[in-house]
Amino acid sequence: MISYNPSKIEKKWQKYWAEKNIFASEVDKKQKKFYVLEMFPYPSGDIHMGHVRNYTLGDLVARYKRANGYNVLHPMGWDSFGLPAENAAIENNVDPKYWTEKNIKNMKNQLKKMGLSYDWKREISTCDADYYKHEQKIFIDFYKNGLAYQKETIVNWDPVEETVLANEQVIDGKGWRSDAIVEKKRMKGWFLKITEFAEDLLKDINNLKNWPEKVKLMQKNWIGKSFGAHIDFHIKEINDKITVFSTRPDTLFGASFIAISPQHRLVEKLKNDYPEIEKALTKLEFKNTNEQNLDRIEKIGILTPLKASHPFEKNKLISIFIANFVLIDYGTGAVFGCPAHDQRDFDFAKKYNLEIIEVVSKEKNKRIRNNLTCAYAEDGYLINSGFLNGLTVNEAKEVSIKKLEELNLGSRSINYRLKDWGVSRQRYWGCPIPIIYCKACGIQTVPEKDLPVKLPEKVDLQKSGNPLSKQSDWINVKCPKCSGNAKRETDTFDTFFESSWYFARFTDPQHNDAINKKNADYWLPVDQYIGGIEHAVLHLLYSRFFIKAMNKLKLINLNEPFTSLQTQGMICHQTYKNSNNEWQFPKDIIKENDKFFSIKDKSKVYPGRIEKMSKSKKNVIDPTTIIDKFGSDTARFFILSDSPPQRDMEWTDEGVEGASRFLKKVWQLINADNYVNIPYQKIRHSDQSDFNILLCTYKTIKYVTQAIDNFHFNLAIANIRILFNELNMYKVRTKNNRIIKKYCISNFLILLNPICPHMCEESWEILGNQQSISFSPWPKVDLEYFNENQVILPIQINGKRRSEVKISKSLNKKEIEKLVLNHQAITKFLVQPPKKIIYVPNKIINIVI
RNA sequence: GCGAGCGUGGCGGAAUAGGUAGACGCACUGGACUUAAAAUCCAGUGACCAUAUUGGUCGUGGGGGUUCAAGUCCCCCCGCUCGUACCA
Repeated sequence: MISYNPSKIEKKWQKYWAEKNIFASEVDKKQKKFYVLEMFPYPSGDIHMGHVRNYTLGDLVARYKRANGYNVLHPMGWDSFGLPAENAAIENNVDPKYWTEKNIKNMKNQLKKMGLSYDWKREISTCDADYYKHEQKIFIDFYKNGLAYQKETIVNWDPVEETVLANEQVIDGKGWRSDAIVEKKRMKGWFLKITEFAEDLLKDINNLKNWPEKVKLMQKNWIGKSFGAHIDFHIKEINDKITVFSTRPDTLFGASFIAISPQHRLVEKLKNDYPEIEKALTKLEFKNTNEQNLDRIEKIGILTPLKASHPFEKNKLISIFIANFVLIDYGTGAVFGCPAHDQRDFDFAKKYNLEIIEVVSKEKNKRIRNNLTCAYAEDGYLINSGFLNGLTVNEAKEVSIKKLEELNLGSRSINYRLKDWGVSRQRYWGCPIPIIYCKACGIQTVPEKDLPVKLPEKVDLQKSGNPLSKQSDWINVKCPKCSGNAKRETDTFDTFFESSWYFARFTDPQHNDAINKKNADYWLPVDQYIGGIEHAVLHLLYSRFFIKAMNKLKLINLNEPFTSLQTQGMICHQTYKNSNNEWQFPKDIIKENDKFFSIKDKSKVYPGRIEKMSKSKKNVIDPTTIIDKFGSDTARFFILSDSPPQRDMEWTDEGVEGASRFLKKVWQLINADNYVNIPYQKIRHSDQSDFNILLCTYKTIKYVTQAIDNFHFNLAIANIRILFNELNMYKVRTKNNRIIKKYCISNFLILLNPICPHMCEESWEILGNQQSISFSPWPKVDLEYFNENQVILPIQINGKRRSEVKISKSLNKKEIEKLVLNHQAITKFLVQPPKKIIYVPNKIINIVI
């Protein structure tokens, strides 16, 4: 028998699929479509295990849906703009374009070795001008329709990357890539009006039935809708006002101070008028930026000499503080403090010795307790609040808002935490923003005929700051309107811009416009999207926004891009350290008698925690090495077999070897007999053994189908293994036995094919089939086999299983009771007559004594 | 702090709608083959007791409850993981 040689058969079938274009797909309105997409990678150089998991999941779905008669779209491309290319350029003095293209070539080869069923003719790379010219056009459309605008704001500045970050890219006060503490800086930049869709983005989350609850919740929290009121506090001395946003207008009578953010508009004025404030403020801002990552910074306020009038009590004046805990980004950058009913305000009041007025009481008409030890934030009835007294919190909210509106001192309002998306980046390796600044004509968009605005080549990246701003030959252009001297915008887009619409471009990547509506209408939305949870808000929210915006501009006819979303868990591996506490690569370690040693110098190595694979901890396994050694089918099988996709999984040598062992055994099963001249035919069983193997086959078809539909691929594999074990034990004595065995093996292969396609193609051929297994329809169950007339009935005494009995389904309750009560293992328990007998037909019987 | 999720053998994990807990695999143990090892094959494998069975007790983080019956439902508690963080 020829031994299983994965590298040979995998090359053979990869070549076959490519040459025959098996996985190319075209619009075909007669066929039902299925669009499966995995998040496309950044071409960093090599694929890692996370990619292997992601793309194996997608490939399984694609092949499964194909077998189920769908016209499947399964494309792949490259998210190829981004900072690593620039960093590599600086470090190794290579052109980012060259570096990126080389990486793409390499990673594409690696992906091809995995045997993924992509339609490679649809491949796109976002750094190609052919791709980003459409993006520039989309931006211009956004701009012309008021969905993109320029403004000066306080931005998140990453001092290491020397660029602006979106709020979403700031994690724990640090840059999401650089880990540097983010600074606040005033800058001009381009923004997309995502807030215009805040309500739609929030509301439509409810339609995303097949998204993980967790992701939906994260998006809801990110959008952060809250109901309340804008309230004006007038400052007579300077004839100005402070507008605050509050969700608790009912507690207005308990207001004892106003706090504004250090970045608030009024602060500039105060700084000029009162030097001592400016002085105090430098200290405050120091705290604000540098210690933000410490647990909770101390709440500090600077008392200003100004006083504001209370909207309901004309004679009451309220102190105004500049406080470090008030966020300029949220609401109006100003709040009123009600210490009795907000813990933060309470702490602040205690510190600065401010009045604490209780205005909500738990019980109706209850008097004040006076000695609050903490704020009371729960429901209750209003007290000490003039016209609001006696009302519930909710009633008081309504009444106070109405009153504010009457007095023209405020209004009902809804606030969102979501801010407009700042897309300007001071980087070279990104899509140029198609804008021209003319002294005479102002901001001009680049005319469509001049698109794309291509990135200049041979740029010096060694200098710090924005590289494009130093390219004078590129910057200087003629104004499209007056033909006078003008300058290009030197910022490039945030790279999330590219990934916000690539899935739509895949539907016709060569089309002259960004979107071929005819194709998009057929293929979109993406039926199954698969990727990492880390994109729960960033990429997934931006993409939803893009689709809604493009829909509004009639560029696309779609409301939500992704019907079903699955997020995969991380891949973990044991960590190792040597005696110098240095991380060690698993590939450099050998295990002897449960102890670990370095392969190089035999020194002792100590195993550490099982952690998420990361380059820094060196606990990585190179997929290419695994594929070269065991074959892609083994890697695919193992990565699916151990854990459900959503959960983290541990990569172990033993696991891979177990997978490899299984495939070798399948190979032996296929090659142990010659089935070429046996018909692939469904025939009836003639004895119990035939019946059992057919029943097992049909059960497996049923369970594997269910498991794949529910994204429980580990269960699919468990069931496939059960069928395999049965097939291995099935004895062939007659010609009919062999026909049955071939039939069952064939179905087994079709079930295994989405997981291990190369081995299944080869086996399929060995069985004597002329056509690729990729064209074999998913098998169907024969329900007749599920109508067994006998069933094993467990017998319980007082809920405890004591025995079981084989019964015929045709027996009635009386007959079964009689049978069970006379069962020899049961009679000994029946010292007294049973009190009660519960019989669940064909499932269980419980005797209560 | 808030929000979400999870907790089942030595390990990864199964268990439709409350109905035989531990499927499938990994690891381990014993046996066969071998001069030997590896590989492979066969058998066993939740814990404890036992007259060693085809017997029994316990057992799904802990405690209580509902039910004929609870991993699954309800209440309280503990632990872990993830997300988020002054959101007014």
